[in-house]
Amino acid sequence: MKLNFANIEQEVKKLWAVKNIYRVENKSDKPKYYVLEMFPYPSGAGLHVGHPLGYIASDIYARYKRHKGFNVLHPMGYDAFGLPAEQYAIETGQHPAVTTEKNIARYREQLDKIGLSYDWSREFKTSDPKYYKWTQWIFLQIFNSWYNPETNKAEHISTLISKFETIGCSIKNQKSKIENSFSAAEWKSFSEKQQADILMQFRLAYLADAEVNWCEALGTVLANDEVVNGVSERGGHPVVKKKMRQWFLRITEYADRLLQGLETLDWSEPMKEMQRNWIGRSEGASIRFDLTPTLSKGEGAIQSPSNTEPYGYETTDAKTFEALKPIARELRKNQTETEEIIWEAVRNNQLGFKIRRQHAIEKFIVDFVCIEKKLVIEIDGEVHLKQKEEDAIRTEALNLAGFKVIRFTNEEVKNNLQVVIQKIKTALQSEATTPSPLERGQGVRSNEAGTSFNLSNGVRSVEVFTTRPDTIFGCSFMVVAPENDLVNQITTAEQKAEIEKYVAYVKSRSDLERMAEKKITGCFTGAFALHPFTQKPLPIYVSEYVLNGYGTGAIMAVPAGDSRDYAFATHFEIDKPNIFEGIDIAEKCYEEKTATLCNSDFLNGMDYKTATQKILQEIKAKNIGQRKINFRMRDAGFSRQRYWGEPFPIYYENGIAKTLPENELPLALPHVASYSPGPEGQGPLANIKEWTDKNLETNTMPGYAGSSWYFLRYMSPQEDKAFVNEEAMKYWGAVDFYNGGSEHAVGHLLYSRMWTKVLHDLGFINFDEPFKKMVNQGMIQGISMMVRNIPSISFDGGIYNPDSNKVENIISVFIDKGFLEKLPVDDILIHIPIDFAEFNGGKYYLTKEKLQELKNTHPRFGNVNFLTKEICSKLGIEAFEISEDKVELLPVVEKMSKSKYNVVNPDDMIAQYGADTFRMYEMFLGPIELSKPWDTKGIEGVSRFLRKFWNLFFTEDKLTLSDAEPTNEELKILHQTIKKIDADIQKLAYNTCVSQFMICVNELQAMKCNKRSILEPLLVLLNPFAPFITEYLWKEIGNKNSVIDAPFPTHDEKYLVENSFSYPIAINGKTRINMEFALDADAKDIETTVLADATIQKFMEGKPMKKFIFVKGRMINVVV
RNA sequence: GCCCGGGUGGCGGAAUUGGUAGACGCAGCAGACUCAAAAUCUGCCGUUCGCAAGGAUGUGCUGGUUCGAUUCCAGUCCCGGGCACCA
Repeated sequence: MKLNFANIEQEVKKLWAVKNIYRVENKSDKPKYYVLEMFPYPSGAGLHVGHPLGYIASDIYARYKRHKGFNVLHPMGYDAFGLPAEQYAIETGQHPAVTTEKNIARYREQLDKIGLSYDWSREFKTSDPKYYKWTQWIFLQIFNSWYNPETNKAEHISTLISKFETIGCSIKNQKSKIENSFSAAEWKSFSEKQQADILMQFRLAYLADAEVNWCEALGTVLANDEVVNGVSERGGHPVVKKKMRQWFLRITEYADRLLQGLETLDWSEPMKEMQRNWIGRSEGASIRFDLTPTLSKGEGAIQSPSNTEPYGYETTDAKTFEALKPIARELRKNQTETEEIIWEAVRNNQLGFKIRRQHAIEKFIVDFVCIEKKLVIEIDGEVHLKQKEEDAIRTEALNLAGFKVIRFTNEEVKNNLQVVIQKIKTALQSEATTPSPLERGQGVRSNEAGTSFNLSNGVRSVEVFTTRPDTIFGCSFMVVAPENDLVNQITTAEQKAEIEKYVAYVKSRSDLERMAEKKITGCFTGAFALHPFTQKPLPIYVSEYVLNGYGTGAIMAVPAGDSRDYAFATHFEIDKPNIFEGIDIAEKCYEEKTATLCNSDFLNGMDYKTATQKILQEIKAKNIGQRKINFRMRDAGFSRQRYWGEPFPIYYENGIAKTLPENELPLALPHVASYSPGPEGQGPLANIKEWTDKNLETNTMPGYAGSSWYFLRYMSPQEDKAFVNEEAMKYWGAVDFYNGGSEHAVGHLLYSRMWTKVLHDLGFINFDEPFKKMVNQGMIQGISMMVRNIPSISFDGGIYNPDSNKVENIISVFIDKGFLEKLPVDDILIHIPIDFAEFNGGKYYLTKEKLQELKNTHPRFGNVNFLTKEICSKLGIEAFEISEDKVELLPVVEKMSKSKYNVVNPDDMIAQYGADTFRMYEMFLGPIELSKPWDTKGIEGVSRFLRKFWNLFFTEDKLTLSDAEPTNEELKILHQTIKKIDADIQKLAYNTCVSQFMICVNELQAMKCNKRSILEPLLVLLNPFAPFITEYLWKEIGNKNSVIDAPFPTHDEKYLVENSFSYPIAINGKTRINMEFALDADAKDIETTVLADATIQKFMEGKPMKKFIFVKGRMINVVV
């Protein structure tokens, strides 16, 4: 009978459906096993052949585990919120819910064809309100928690509040993010807003300012993906960094636990390594370097009376403040009409910054001030001369105190409030800021993090983080990150212009560009700091190689011990003091930790360890720093100014973020008329009146919100009382086997680990790592066909005519490589659809016929032609031999994507070859963890294999199985195969499994084996790979149950024993001949026999034998 | 730039982790069957010298360790992924 896979698939699918074979119960006598693969984002392009790679791999494992007697949970769902659906909505006006639904239906249809053993009754999508109700609910739990450093876990915020109510808050004892300690009594005296602001500094989900990609022209925030070369992908408009109020998850509190937790996980070492590097724990010290007196003017800092901390944000001294307080209060009650207008427009962080009114600064009470931005806003009354003079003095004094002053008249405010607010906004954005916790580097453990300074006295010192405090005597300069606020404050008048130029240059560059920059760039600020031990002045530079988000955003540069510092010092001709005994640093620096220190005062003669201990003691004693653990990881931004995501169950009341009651969840996404951004660049929700009337949060959650906990939902997808049913959670526990692309190695995995830990800390689940075993699949890449095109004769342009110096004729020209040198232009490579390429003699071509077809079917290529003699002459190039029939294409291996026209659809493969062949071929391509290009050509081999396998069961059109006793040879190949398949499935080496199946079937075919005792176990072995054909044959040969419930065969070594081995015999490592010896033969006898052999004698060329190497069962080597 | 992974025939890859490099498959070549084609089967198939027997050479590149290196070490080049708002 001929193998008809289409019929078989039909029939087997029916059988599966009738018996509901993949339905999994939440209880069983069998041990549980949870297999999960990263669920897909349902894109409009449908699945391509790369997606199923991981699904098939997991499916094989899930089926294998089931054969091995486990109750296997193997679910699938959709990560359905995301940017592409929204972009599509913007372009076409179709609601993302509609397109997503359509895409999901298509995905499901495609997935169903592959024969995956999913329990589809557990399917869900993250964009379903029934699902995101619980995403919102979990967010509320995170919002309502803080990280208690004493218990080292998350706790409900109420435990923090009761602490404040009973003992207050001491920054010495707490890992506090706030500037000042307060007593219990003070806490109780704070307003609701003040209390809320303080609690916000502790919540695991909190609001803070962060920079976003802002595109003024589009009036919207752009994802990194949408920014190309500094301009928006859509339209090519400029993109700048802009601060916005955003939600964050305080994942940094979990840094240590995320790091330690890795040790307990069965993940590949590179994966763990990537996470370790992302978390980036480093031990070192924070050290304060005082600035030279010329800058701080020696005025000294105001100290808080209770401790040695400076008053971070105090704007005047205590005495003056007390004196001015009643006046300020009075003034607030009696605001002028104009002041009232402004106040209404700026209060409650409306402009993204806290603005205070009638506030004491130095000896003045100013109308409005943004302390954070050091900006004073004054409203001028009637203008007369005396007033003008007074205002000038006031402005100067405020300027001296470090404040910028902007003034508006009553008329301006009344007549054109918009303009006034815009001016304030501009001023707020351009002015210096005090570092927010974010800018200071969230990973910083100590409350003394950040560059410290005092408002009324200017900057006092620069604080650095270093991992090598032992090298401090090698420090010859300092570097501050360009975006660090310190820059504005310490730069001298002479250097101001140059620094501004440099900072502007850096701002125009993306982070990636900055990081990838090889060239050394930087600029001197004019300021100097004092070396804390030698008192030598150290010049302070600004350079892009110092990142503001890491450590304190400032470093002590040690050229002798750090390559970037070394390169910088060389470039700017800065002194490079050598501090390593016996090491020459004339050519390059020394980054190892093994040298002895010299030229280092009290550290001389010490090694790394001793010196580090010593210097830490010294800086502690001098009170200029301390040991510190720093993390590279930052808190996770959790807001998106988008529509298609989970709405936050948050509303605002008097500027305080408040939670919606649980019974109002889910807060459903409302329908919107358009997907354009809100008036201030907020998400589209800001355009809905009913939404803003309720003061609901207008941001939505990011893509990873839903995927951070989805693995829990599969356990009890219908549960409506909780995010997961407790019993189900206890039964299934953590995922045993998780599979997904390595491109998710950090982001998704870290966030879901964090969520799991939070849920665990709060007592909702009884495990704190989500994925016990993690497997990364490589990508299936596409082969793209690139054609060379000349840009000066481009799609949108025309032919450049040197005579008229104009571009004429709209035409595009594809050329061959050979013409390149002859043409006075550069080419660019353009993708053309892969199905238009013709393969001939090892090369790919685009023929004239195919070009015509391309032009007809793809309007984008409508104007394309091959280079002709005519065009050459128009370009003023001498005509040369041109083939006007075809051009050579350049095959390039890259990501499969619609825009690259290189997508291969699994449906086509399955229609042509069948699902089993498709599954096996995907596995046959190579190890799953490696990326490899898809090439349909090889699929024939697997297809042939399955036909051969099928034919073992049939003679002519009849199923003919024999019940005869198997021969030893037959048993041997069967048991070899069982052994290999069992071992290789566990190793996930599926490609070698397929090879072994082929070897096995080739041998059985040669033996003409049709014995049930051989073929029946083979059906079970092959089932995980080819579920359709095996299920069908299993039934055909008379079994009642599904093959999936048959136990996995076990191999018996007795069929595999060999008693002799053909040894390769090498002379000096070069294999010359093979000789057969019994495996139990005596080594001495073998040696005698080998040496007596004529061929061996010939190759030994009469030289005496030095050594005889005999490895039993492997090889023999004669050394002469 | 930094972190992770990978470079083996024309192509995908294998090699029991230091022991016969190229299993298995694709493509190619030759043959059988056939009126013919498809399908199927058999043989050959890294490069190079040689009619052959056989020899030399060969796992990105340069060195090192070893009786022996695709495998271990040092350096270097190239490709892929990630770098915090694509998913």
